[in-house]
Amino acid sequence: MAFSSDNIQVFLSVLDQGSFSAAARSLSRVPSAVSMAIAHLEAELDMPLFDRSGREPRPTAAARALEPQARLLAGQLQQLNAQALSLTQGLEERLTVAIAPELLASRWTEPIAALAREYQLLQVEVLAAPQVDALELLHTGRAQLALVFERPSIDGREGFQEVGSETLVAVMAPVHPVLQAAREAATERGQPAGEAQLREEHLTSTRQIVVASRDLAQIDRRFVFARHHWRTDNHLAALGLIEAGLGWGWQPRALVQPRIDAGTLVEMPFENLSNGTALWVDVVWSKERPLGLGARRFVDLMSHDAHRAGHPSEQACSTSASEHA
Amino acid sequence: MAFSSDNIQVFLSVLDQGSFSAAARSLSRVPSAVSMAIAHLEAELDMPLFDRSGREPRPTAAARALEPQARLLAGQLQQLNAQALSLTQGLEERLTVAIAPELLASRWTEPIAALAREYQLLQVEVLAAPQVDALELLHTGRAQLALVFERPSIDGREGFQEVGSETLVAVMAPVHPVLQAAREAATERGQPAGEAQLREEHLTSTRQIVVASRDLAQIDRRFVFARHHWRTDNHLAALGLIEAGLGWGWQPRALVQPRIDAGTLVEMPFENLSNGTALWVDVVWSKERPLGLGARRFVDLMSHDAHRAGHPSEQACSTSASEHA
DNA sequence: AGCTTATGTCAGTTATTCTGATAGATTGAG
DNA sequence: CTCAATCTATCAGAATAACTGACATAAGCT
Repeated sequence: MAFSSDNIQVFLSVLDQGSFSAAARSLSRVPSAVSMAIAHLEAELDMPLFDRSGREPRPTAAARALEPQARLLAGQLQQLNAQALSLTQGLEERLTVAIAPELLASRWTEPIAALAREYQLLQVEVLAAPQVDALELLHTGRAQLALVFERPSIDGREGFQEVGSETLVAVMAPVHPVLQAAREAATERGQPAGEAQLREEHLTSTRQIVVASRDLAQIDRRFVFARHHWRTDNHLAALGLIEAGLGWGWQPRALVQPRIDAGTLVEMPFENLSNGTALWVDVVWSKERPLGLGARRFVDLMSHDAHRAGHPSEQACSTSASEHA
Repeated sequence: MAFSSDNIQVFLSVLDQGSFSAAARSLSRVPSAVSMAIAHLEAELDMPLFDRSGREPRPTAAARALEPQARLLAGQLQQLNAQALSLTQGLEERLTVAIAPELLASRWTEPIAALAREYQLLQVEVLAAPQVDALELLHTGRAQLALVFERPSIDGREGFQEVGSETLVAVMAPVHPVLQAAREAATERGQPAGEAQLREEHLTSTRQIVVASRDLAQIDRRFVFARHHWRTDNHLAALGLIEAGLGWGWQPRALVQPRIDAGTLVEMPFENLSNGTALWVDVVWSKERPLGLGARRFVDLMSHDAHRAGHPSEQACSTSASEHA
């Protein structure tokens, strides 16, 4: 065959550099080597590729026609070698990331997309699991990484990297009785209904919808305010229950903002509580299992993405003190 | 770089043949050459590609992972060389085919698609032009090929290849007065309106819509029956005029059949004329210009397609005797 | 005109790949 | 179990291909 990976490299270099000599310089060769390589190629193709009448060779129509395919080929060769390199450097076959359902709306798809671009051989699996379940998946080895909220206590088996924060807001349906009552009270006081306010006791006395593990013993007490709560492991189900006026719940602002704007949900207006609870979001891994190349890169990407987006430095954080550095 | 076109060939051959020796045979090499090539590749990648514990080498997971990309690369290399070869064999940069508007509905897209697959560098231009204009485009060199109906006289400057036939039928709108009158006449005779029939004189006395060149001097007398005719160079315009009940016209059955089925057009029912006029369809080129590789292949494809579809051997051909061999 | 920078050629060298012979290992048949 | 067949790995030498460096020559620029 006329074209080979070697002479394609030379061919493209000449096209890029505009002259045989420049190509030779860029390839760390002597000009005659390039000249001979091209001459050989032309002889084998039985077709001139460059017009040498001028001082610098000008590509023939044929050369221009072949250029795109040659470029494609060079690119794919490079990619093949990059793939091989990533394999030697310990790329895992599959990367499983467990994501807390509240965080499914946050920015994790772009890093995944970047990862897929970088490591085309890597299979990615994304599992949505309530926080404790996600961490359990980590420790059983079913998942290599978990994207979860900050944890109240430090578990020695876990390594983690902070990758941003998410604000949880308390939401309920506009038709919820508690809200209606507050509105009426406001109206009686001569205030507009929009300025109705709730007190903290409303949170504890009203049914709460909690996204939690199926394991009934497992629940994050930090987020359970109400004496009565219903559970679900499914985020959409939780939203459904809340929108149906069956209770209130903590939900990430990114997820519910569209519904607040649409009027199917309202952010609960408190007298004395700050407006939402900002929690750090971490990528967590098990220290007992070494991370693969892809996992490490994903942590990097998430972390850089977070820094580029800018950390929220001082946000209301009324629920729990953060142990983060 | 570790992978090159050479060792990819060897790598894939081993995967295909299942052993180094078999690969060596298929590559007309000695087994040790293959062994060394693979060993060298593995050394450079710092990663085993085959498990030699058994009698025959078994590809490792890494090798399997890299196989698809390597295959892709080999395919594209082959394609690049095929493209180069087609260029040396005289592939034109652009192939322009002029098609008579009546033939736009016939089978020419499949050959074009096959051509594009075969010669990826070839640009294709399709011009729709009334028959005489199409032939004119041929002689001026603006088009290399024309897809037209058989011509009444042989032009020494033209070479051609018969590629099938197309049946022209006379159609008019169901609301056309001539048709209405015929129906009434039939009803008076006690026949159902559906059996209304027309005589040849109706063709000559009713306005005809003719698809013809913009050059008013140019018209194919074979298809002009009526004393009064309107002209258009545009097929859709012709159909519009006919459907509006402004006249009748010759139209290819393939094009109007859907509209006949939908009831927006009717095939004119004649007493003494056979049902439609079958005309040969030719691909025509100018003998004064040599055909490029793509043009020759297109003629081949059209011709083979026609033969596969089966020639209509004995069809009504009332308008003109065919000079075709 | 003169300088700089091209390309092309050629002989000699270098590097890589291929060959052919040989040895060791595995499999399957008798 | 033994033998024959077939496989892979290794090695030294041969063959091939590519590269180098010097030189001739041509084109553009000041």
